[in-house]
Order: sequence, then structure tokens, then C-alpha cells
Amino acid sequence: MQKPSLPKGTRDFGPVQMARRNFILETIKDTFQLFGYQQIETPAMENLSTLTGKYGDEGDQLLFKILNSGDFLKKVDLNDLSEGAAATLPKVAEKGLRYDLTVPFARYVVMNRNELTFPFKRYQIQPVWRADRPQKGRYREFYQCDADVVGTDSLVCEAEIILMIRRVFAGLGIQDYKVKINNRKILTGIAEVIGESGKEGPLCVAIDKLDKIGWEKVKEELTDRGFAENAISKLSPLVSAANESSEPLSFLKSFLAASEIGMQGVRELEEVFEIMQSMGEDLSHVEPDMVLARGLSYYTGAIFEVKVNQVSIGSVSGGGRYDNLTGVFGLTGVSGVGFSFGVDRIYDVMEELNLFHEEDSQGTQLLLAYFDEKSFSYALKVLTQFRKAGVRSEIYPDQAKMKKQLDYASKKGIPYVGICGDEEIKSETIALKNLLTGNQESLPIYEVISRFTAVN
RNA sequence: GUGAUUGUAGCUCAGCUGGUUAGAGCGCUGGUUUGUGGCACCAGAGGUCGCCGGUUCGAACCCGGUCUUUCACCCCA
Repeated sequence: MQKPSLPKGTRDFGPVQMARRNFILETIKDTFQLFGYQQIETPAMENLSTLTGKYGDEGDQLLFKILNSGDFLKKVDLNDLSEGAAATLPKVAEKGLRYDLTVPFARYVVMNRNELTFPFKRYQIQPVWRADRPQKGRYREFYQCDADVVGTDSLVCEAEIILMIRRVFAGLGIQDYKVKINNRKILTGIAEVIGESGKEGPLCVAIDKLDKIGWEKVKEELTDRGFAENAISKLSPLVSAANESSEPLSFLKSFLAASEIGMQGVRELEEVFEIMQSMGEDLSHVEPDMVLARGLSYYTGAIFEVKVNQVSIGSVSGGGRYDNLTGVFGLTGVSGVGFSFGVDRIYDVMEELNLFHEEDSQGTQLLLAYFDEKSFSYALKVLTQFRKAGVRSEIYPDQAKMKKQLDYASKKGIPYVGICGDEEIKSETIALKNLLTGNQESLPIYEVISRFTAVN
């Protein structure tokens, strides 16, 4: 017999973890619904043609491919093998596990475009898979909770995303965090202004590391990536402004004055904030970050990222606007904006911050205990009465000693035990024992029931 | 994908320079207690030392490979 094990980067979730995860999930779901999003699900596997080419070369590497059923080698000949893995892959695998929820959603929108009412607001909570190397807060199977709107350019959506993030975090009890927001157009503008148009990708990858490795190292990296020296020196006022982070928007207005697209990005950002103010909301936790760069292969407008302070976990939520996501599936002119919560990371953050309160409100309230066969059948009868009254209750199923039954209850965190014996049978009562305090009193069944139902 | 790192009882970990029968704490099972858990005391069960191979008279310990854990890079939730 071999010891069983799990694939790298995957985990089981026990009862305690599930109770906590459900708490997070319910908080998120509740918020999505409050803002008018409708739930959908899509299959774990998609055609590889749907997935490949959407996440950049790196992303394609991280896709899990599913071997064809049956004789998966039947289309492969020796030529394919000599040309290597890339040539052979399409002949042995035509399906893959989803890498995120956004691309399957785009596919769904395109396939159902005639049935959907636009703007279409959907949320989706399902696992995704990445063949990444596991690390702290990084798994190969993890859940994403996406909410997206397609079919509108309105910046109200961006404002609502910020509001949803704040509502969820408030519900979870996470207080010290930042919602960083930027706009792809600002990044494009920056590249334009320093004379390196179109190179915002490598520019951002480098600048993003500012607080990690410092300006000097970033300069080296930019040089390595082929940026001209005078471009780099034009960048330095932006870097010092980013460090001070006082009034990034007013800085950008002068820095980007020569770039029309850059100025448009600034205006969009301002408009999001104005909309929030019209809604009577403040800007707490919101932080414009002009070097924030994520999802450059498809974001075209706003870019979001949420970071919880004082913890070692990376971002717990992210998103942005993509003008043409459905374009790759043949439906053009549909703008979308969305974001995603990483439940697994939120869990890790809450654990690190000790935010889980241990009252397991879903657990059993009452265990019925007994001494012998006669009281066992009495307890079974009483058990039914409790359950009919809606009290979460159970009985130790094997006839066992009192010690064992009480042990079971206290280990499972059941707060009350109803002890049944000869005296109780005679008087139609149970001895209700509080396992925390050790107090015990004899009460009629109806009295016990009304105590439990009154609490709820 | 690159570079490190970890693996000994259910859990957390000792185990010296390669040398008899691999240990502790917690947990588990039973008992002290046939109408009462937690506390205490007593007894007991439990290990192919991740796996495969090599060196050696002899390997938990040294070497190679492999899997796993954790971490950095890349990228990302």
C-alpha cells in the first residue's frame, strides 16, 4: 500500500476551513447580488483554441492541457515528434483547464449574444488552474470570484467595483488595505511622453518593481530592455513623484500634457472619483497609483489591484477594463470591465491577521447522550422532536459509554448535551448539560426546545 | 522555466563524527471512575526514517536521481 498524496499545489479543505471559506464566499456573493450581478458557471475545461493566445506566451505555458481520450497518439507521426512539443501538442490535446474566468466569460457572451440583455452583469465563482510553481499564496488550483459588466463604457461600473471591494472587505473585517487604481491610457501616455511609444509593457514591468528594488536597479533594467538614456532621464520626475505620492493626478496633468491619450486616462480616473462623490461615497482606501501595471495584454482602461497592508501575501483582488475582449471570438465593439477576488489569498490574509472568529454558527447545537439500550431508544425519539423543531442535533450512533459521548461532543465543539436515563424517561425530560460551564439542569423537552428556538 | 530549500510516529520536532533494538512532547486507545467530558495518575498501540539506486563491514546520517514542501526570480489571484 502506497501512501496517498495530492498533486503539487492542490489542497484539501477540512470542515474548519470550509466554514471559513464559505463565510468569505457568502460575503462576496451577497455583495455581487446587491449590485445587480447574476451568477453563471462555465465548464472546468474549454477547447484549447479558446484558451491559447489570450494570456501571452507565459500564460500559454501555464495552461493545463488535457490529453485526448482513447489513442491520443493516433494523429502523431515521427515528423511531429522530431519537431518538438509545440508541434505535437495540438495533435494529442484539444482541451485544457480554464486559466481564469474572464476568457470563458467572453466566450459565453459571444455564444449567447442574442439571448443576453446588455449591459450584462454577471458573477462567477469557480476554481481555475495554472501550472505554476507553487509558492506562498500561489496555488495550482484556486478559486476566483469574478464580477464583470459587458456592453457599456460607463465609468459608473469602475466606481461600483471600488464600492464592492470596500463592502466585501468591511464584511470580512479587513481594515488596513489599499485599492490601487490606474489607467492603461496613462501608462501609454507615459511611454509616449518619454519617447518610447508602444513600449509600456517592458516599461511597467520594470517600474512596477520600484519600491522593491529601487530606482537605480530599475534604471539598469530599463537600459537592458533597450530604453534610450534620455527616455530614462525623462522618467525620473515621475519616479520621485510616485515616491512622494502626494497628488499624483495633478502631477500627471503636467507630466502628460503632451499626450492626448495620457490626458484622457487622467480624465477617466477623475471621472470615476466624481461619480463616487455623486453617490455620496468618500475615497477612503482608494489610491491612484500611476505605475500600477497588470494584465497589459488585454486591459485598455482602468486597472485595479488590492493589497492588504502588514501581510506577506500578494494582491488579493485585481481587475480592469478591456475594450475588446470578445473581439478575439468575433464580436467587436463590446467593452467590458471586471475584477476578481482571490478567495484563497483572502483566506491566507485573514488567517495571518487572525480575523476568523471561531463561533461556528453552522455546527451542531445539541448532542443526545444515553446510558443503555432503553435510554438510547428514548433519545432517538427525543432527537426527532428536536429536529422537527429545527434544532441542529445529533446522537452518538454507536452505543457507547457516557465518557465517549461527552468526549465526542466537546471535541466537535457541540455546546450542549442532553443526557437521557431512567429518570428522564420517567419524567419526560432531559438533563441539559452545558459543556463549557459544566452546569446541568433537568428540563422538560418542550422547555429545551423553546430555549434553542428562542436564541435563533 | 531558472536558482535554492525541506522530508524521521496522526501532529510538532530531537537524533552528535556513519556504529547495537530510532526518541520526546502533544494526540490516540484502554484503565483508575457501571449516571457525566475537560484535570491528574497508570498502562498500551503506533515508524519500509519521502521513494529508487549507489558508496561502505555497517546508512536516518555520505553520493546520484526522483517526488514533495517552502522561498526567490519570471509572472500572477
